[in-house]
Amino acid sequence: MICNSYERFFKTLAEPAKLNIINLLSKGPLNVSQLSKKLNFEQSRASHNLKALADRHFVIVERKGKERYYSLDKTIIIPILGLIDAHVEKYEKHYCKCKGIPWRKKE
Amino acid sequence: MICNSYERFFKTLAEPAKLNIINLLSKGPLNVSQLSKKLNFEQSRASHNLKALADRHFVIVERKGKERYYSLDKTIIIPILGLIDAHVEKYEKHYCKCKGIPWRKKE
DNA sequence: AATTCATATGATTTGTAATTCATATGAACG
DNA sequence: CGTTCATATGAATTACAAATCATATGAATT
Repeated sequence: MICNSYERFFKTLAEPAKLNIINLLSKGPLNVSQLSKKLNFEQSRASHNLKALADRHFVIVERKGKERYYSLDKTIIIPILGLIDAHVEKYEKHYCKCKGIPWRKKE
Repeated sequence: MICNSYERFFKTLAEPAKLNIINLLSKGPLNVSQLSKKLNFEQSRASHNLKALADRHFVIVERKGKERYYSLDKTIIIPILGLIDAHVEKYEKHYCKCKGIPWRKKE
């Protein structure tokens, strides 16, 4: 009945592994091995997660020889997280005091 | 490491049941029984889901006698879904042709 | 073309979260 | 104050998605 695009969209982001990948890629593109190493992820775990993110167009793949470099499509992620930041700050700032989210521009 | 506010936020929305509730409440406030009946939800299922939505401040509760009326906090949901609509339309319009999402303003 | 390196894929296992079932709370009303 | 109606809560079950493990693909290199 309801369009399941929303479900797919949210489900893809509702997980620490993928959020950590997004966080890491916000600093620059990486190939699968680099990313696996940095996050201590099994190779296939990284692959599966990256595929899911790519399917929803949250990340972009670029082949370079045997390697595949993944980079963040910031046009969707940044605005979304911005809205959430505002919402969370409005209601949860008293018990969620984490700072230094890299992609969040402090003004 | 990463702030888990995002995870909680997305996880709460990454489910058909809750998205259907949001869709329904976008048309106006309802109490638990009304909502259960409309969505063919077990009473406790509705309760549990509504509680989760209320915990994240996606819905607002108001008591009226024995009943509790839930309404949608549109200030966060509408902009978020707007961003997703744009993203989905950009990349998925060829295979997701659902129309008439009630809260989406067509211009 | 055989080998190695980088990544993807598929099936099974595992972990987690939603639903259900049973029960508790709590307001209204006789 | 006992009963009924509306909702909430907690524990057990169930369902589903992520991680793992084994294997496949595919490009570079000799």
